[in-house]
Parts: sequence; structure tokens; C-alpha cells
Amino acid sequence: MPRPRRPLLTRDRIVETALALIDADGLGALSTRRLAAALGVQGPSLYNHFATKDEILDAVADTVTVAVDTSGFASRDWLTALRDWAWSYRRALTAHPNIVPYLAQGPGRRPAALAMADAVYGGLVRAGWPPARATHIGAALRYFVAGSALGSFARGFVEDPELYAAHYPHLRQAHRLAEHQQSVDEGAFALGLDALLHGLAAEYTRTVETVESARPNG
Amino acid sequence: MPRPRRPLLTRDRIVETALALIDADGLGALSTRRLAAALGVQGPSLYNHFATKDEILDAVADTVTVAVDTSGFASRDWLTALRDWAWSYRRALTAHPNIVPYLAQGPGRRPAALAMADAVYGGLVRAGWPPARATHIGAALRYFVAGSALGSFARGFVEDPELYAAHYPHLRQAHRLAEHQQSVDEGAFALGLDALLHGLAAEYTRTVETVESARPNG
DNA sequence: CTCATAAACTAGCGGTGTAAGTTTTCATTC
DNA sequence: GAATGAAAACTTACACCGCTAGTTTATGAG
Repeated sequence: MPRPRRPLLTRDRIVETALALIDADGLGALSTRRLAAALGVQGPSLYNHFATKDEILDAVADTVTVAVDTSGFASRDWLTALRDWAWSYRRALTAHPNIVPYLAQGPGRRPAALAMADAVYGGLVRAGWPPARATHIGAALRYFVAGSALGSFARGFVEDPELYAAHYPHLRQAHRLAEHQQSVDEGAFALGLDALLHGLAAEYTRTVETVESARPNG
Repeated sequence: MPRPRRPLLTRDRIVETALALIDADGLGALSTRRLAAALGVQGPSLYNHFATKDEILDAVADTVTVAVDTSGFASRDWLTALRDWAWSYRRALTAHPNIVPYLAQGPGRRPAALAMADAVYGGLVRAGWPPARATHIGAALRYFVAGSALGSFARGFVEDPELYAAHYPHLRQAHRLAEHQQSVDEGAFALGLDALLHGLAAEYTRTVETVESARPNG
């Protein structure tokens, strides 16, 4: 088949199909040939639209990231904005858990990921956090969200309770984790996020507000 | 070469060499043939000692995990034990960052990872945390540590500052992150961990101590 | 009308994990 | 001590992988 009258592929169609395949079968199951087959095309044809497979994965990862809402940093206090962002971030990642290991390696050249980092950092600085602290806070929350979406604590355990009973006395009930996977993961996230934000709020009053009130214009 | 008089391979030698290769060249660069070559052997010979490549990676991941110190849960208060464990956990992972993406997917059948989960959970329950809360706390800390070791926030950005300057105004200084990578990552971890633990301590006095003092034997 | 570019193709390279079968040595049992 | 079966190396080979090169034809710009 030579060049068709109307293109069979577009970047959007490729990204969309790739995400669907990753969601369905996992990151490891996505090969250029399988992806091409799902698009009704031969493998190398993809390289007319993307230079490498990693470029495809970058595009997939970025479409996942565009769903993250950072609007709170423009309209709410920093603590509320941080909480809303963290939950939105988590929802976006857990909607496509199989791409998370790839995505978690950093924003790199992905526009949506960079825009998100920019919004968070800018919002925190505007709220009075020193730049270095703003960087740390953004990073710490990203650690937490990425880790929570990546590991699915509950799913990480194995189904056979007998495997654990003998050697790990406290994990007797570990197999029950699978049953309540979602509630365990979400509960752990909620608890951890609340604790983190609680600690940050205390730090804020301790450093930022104190410093500002000590200045003449504070 | 038929069966040699003394075995050329042992599980330990395979795991050790695999970890060295992963540390040096990354997870993606570890193939059975390259590993075998480094051991002076042909690829398929590995399958006399491990059933699959994943089994090798499990063993590698477990040797990384054995370095994590959970002894604090036996001798210190829960808050100190949690802090010491988290730092030790982080040190173990950042010593071998390339294996983290694999390791972060859960303890599965790896004994050291399971023993660690067991110690943490047991320590928290012994300190008075309700079992469900102990699970959540262990998971939350694991999220945070794994996320921090995985993402190296600083390394995730790209070296070219011009790429950012135009579109992401607040990331102007982002390229500087690479210079201070270690201090940024460690600072973010320290800040986040302190905040998390601060929040957990508050939660502890609010729930556990209150409940205990309300009981006749409290 | 010309012609460079775009978008599909086919063929193929070097690499991957691993299955199958071979050979020889080691360890155990009669 | 001979027989036997498992162990540990080997070679060969399969199906798949990402990607390159070169071919063909349709499109769109001058």
C-alpha cells in the first residue's frame, strides 16, 4: 500500500490507541507492531508520525497529565489549592495506573507536566513560601502522589495468605488487602495527605507568617 | 562446554553481577545475554538457577531491601522508629536508583520486603495504632519513600534552560535543579517527612491517646 | 506541470526472553 | 564399584522487539 488518499494515522489517533492498549494490557504489552496492528497499519508506519517509541509514550503520558487541575492556585489559599491539586493529580494517575511508572520519571519535555510544575511552584511562591521551600513542597507532594499511584500498596501483596502466615506474623490479614484494595489505597492517601498538609501548615505559621510580621510591612 | 567440574554460577554471583550491571547501565540495559557474558557464560545457562528473568530481578530487589533497618520499632517510640526507618529505606533505594521502578511495584514474594512490611505494621500496632490506621501509615510512608527514590525530582527536568524560559515563567531556574540535585531531593524528602510525621503525631494525640485515657485502664 | 514531501509499504538488522535438546559431571543408590 | 538420575553447562532456534533503509504513490505548493 503506497501513500493513501487520506492519511490513515494521526498523532492523536496513535496516542489514543496507545493509551487504550496500555490501560488494557499494561505498559510492557505495548509494542510498535501491536499498536500499529490495532490501528490497521504496519509497524514502521508509526515512524512517519513519531521519531521513537519513547516519543509516543511521552505524548501518552502528557494526555494523562492534562487532566490534572491546578486552577486552585489561582483562586484559593495555598493549602486548599495544594489539597485539591494532590487529589486531582492522584485521580488522573489512578485512572491510568499502567502508565505511571513511565510518567513518574519526571516531566522531561512534556508540556502538560511542565505547566503543572510551573503552576504549583508559582502558586506557592505567590503565597509567600521562599522559592527553595516551594520547590521542596512541590517535590514532596509529587513524591507522595506518584508513589501512591505507582505502588498500589494493596495490590502489591500476593493472594495466597498461607504464603505469609508462617513467616510474617503481622501480615496474617494481608490477603484481605486485595479485597479492600481501593479503600486501603485511598485511605492511606487521605491520611498521608492530611498529615503532610497539617505539617506544612504548621511550618507556614512557624516560618513565613513569623518572618512577615517581623518585617516593617508584614 | 558440558557440565563443569565446579559450577561457574551460583544464585548469589548472578544477583551480585546483575545489581552491578543495573547500577552501572540501568534497568533497561540488563539482558540475560549481557548478564551471562559478564559472568563468563552463555545466556540460557542462567535458567539453570532462575526460572525467569523476573525471578532474578526479584532477588536483586530483595538484596537492596535487606539493607533497610527496621530495628527501631523494637527499641524506640513509634515516631522515632518511623523516622529512622523512612531514612534508612530511602538510603537503601537511592543507593541503587535504577532498580527502584521495579522494586516499587510491591513486595510480592520478596522475603525482605515482606519482613519490612511486617515489622512496620507490627510496631505501629504495638504502639497503640488501630490496625487499619497502621496499614494506612505504613502505606503512606512507603508511597513517599518510593516516590522520592523513583522520581528524583531534580533529575526529571531537562538540561536546556531555554526550553523552559518561554512557556513556563516560574521554571526559569529549573535548570539549576540539576546542579543541586542531591540537595533538592534530600531537602524535599526531609521537609515532607517532617511534615508527615508532625501530622501523624497530632493525629496520634487526637485519637489514640484520647481513646486510651477514656478507657478505665488508660 | 513540476517536484519535493508525506505516508504508507516491504525487507531486514541486531537484539530480546526463553524453550528444547545435547553432553558431561556429580551425587546417590543398589 | 556400577548404575542411574539430576545438575549445569552448552547449541540451536523461535517469536518478538525497536528501528533503519529503500520503494512506491498521492498530495500540495510553486
